[in-house]
Amino acid sequence: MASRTTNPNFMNGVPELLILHLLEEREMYGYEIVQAIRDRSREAIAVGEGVVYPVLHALESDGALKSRRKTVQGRSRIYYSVTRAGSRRLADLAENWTSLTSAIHGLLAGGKHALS
Amino acid sequence: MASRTTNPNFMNGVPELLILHLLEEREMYGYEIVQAIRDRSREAIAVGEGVVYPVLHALESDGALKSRRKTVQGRSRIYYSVTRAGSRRLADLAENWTSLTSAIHGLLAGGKHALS
DNA sequence: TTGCAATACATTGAAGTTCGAGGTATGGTA
DNA sequence: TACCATACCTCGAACTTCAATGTATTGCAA
Repeated sequence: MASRTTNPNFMNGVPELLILHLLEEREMYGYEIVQAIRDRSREAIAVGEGVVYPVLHALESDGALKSRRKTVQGRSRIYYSVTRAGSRRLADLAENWTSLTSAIHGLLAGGKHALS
Repeated sequence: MASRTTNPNFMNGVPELLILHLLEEREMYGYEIVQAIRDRSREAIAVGEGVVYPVLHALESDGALKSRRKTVQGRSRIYYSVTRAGSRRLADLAENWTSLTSAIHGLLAGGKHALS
């Protein structure tokens, strides 16, 4: 039922949320995003390239991101930035994330009854 | 890339965590769990029977739960309770959940740099 | 100059989850 | 007699993440 070695579940939709968040801060390219997530989370979260690139492509074809190619020191990079639609999407995701996690937190904490 | 109508992603592993948590509090049966989650989260989280029963079965065959059949008012119910192994599993899951969500929260909040 | 690590992109198949719909059966109530 | 709530269960579809693998270039060290 479970056997992941790295992030033991709980990761559904998280990469999309984090990527959108990072890109709203500033333009970045795929490889950079992979490391930014590792670094800023102090290794707590590790999202591989096999996750990042597909998300990037999907987000772009959805119109949430736009890209431009740029060559830096002989390295060809594809920089992504958030579109207006992407911003809205991020806002939605962030809100969902917040309300879901707080609901779960409530369930885990308030052992007995719940209610307001 | 996303299209779920109910819980918009972010649900990976959560049902298992919640079920284990509820059952540690007290013995419950499947149908009851479905409603307990709905009720205690004030509709914020809705986990269908199609999710709960398979998780229950998997958890039991993993030795994390044990069950006993009981008939109440002509209704046949299967009550589940947490084994020692299930308790450990819950502790692990809860810890992972906490550290992951706090890492994500940190990423989302601390816009610029991170570090201690 | 040869070799290796890092940079940078990308794809594939495997595995695991959730989700909704559908199915069976009984009890109580209108 | 209907119908809804209770109570169990399974199936296929859809979506994700993950690790492995592949290409190509740069830069550094042996």
